[in-house]
Amino acid sequence: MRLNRDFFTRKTILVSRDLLGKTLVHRDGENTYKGIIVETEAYINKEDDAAHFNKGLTDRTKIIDEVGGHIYIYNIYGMYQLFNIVAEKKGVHGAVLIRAIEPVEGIENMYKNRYKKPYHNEIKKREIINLTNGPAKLVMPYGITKDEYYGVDLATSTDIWVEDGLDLNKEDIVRSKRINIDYAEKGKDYLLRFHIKDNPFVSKK
DNA sequence: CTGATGATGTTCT
DNA sequence: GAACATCATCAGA
Repeated sequence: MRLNRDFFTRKTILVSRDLLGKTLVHRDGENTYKGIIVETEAYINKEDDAAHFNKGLTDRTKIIDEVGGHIYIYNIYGMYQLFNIVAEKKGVHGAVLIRAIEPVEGIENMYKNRYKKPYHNEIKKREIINLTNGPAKLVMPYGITKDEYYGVDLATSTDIWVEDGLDLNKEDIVRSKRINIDYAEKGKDYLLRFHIKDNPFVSKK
């Protein structure tokens, strides 16, 4: 079942945790892409100096003011785009970074989108893992771009949404520090990263 | 397998 | 002009 507005308007940390095991679906014409979300990070509020919006919103981050469910995509390191989901009620700022996905459907097209070459019979296991095991990687096979999807609403869009996937037990969920935010003096030790235990598509141990 | 390094350009100061 | 929620590639073990 598709996740509705009520799912996304809860507290950012809960949205982040509960997105684990859910399925991100993208329909692009006749192609459908599905994958299980296996790793997320929460970016929360003024106290969290790792969050882009902790000193107020800018043109880049303005969508975070919207009601939970909207997509926040931004450019990083010149060449990559990262996919986030806005959480909380309108006017309350919080977002969840999707850090890794396990492909489920549309893998052949994902492969083409990511590597710019046709899917063939002797795919290395490493190439499949490498499709979606990082925050900048997963947007490429899904065919998601900032220009097309910044600000799109996952609760109402007809070509991108999140639906149920795996039912996880509490012990399947690992909570840890976020990745590559050492610049954040206060936030760097917050336990705001969640991932599925032992899943091969998680970006880092 | 591991760790180091360079690529690359938008955003913010 | 610096910083940056990263990745591909390469050298070494």
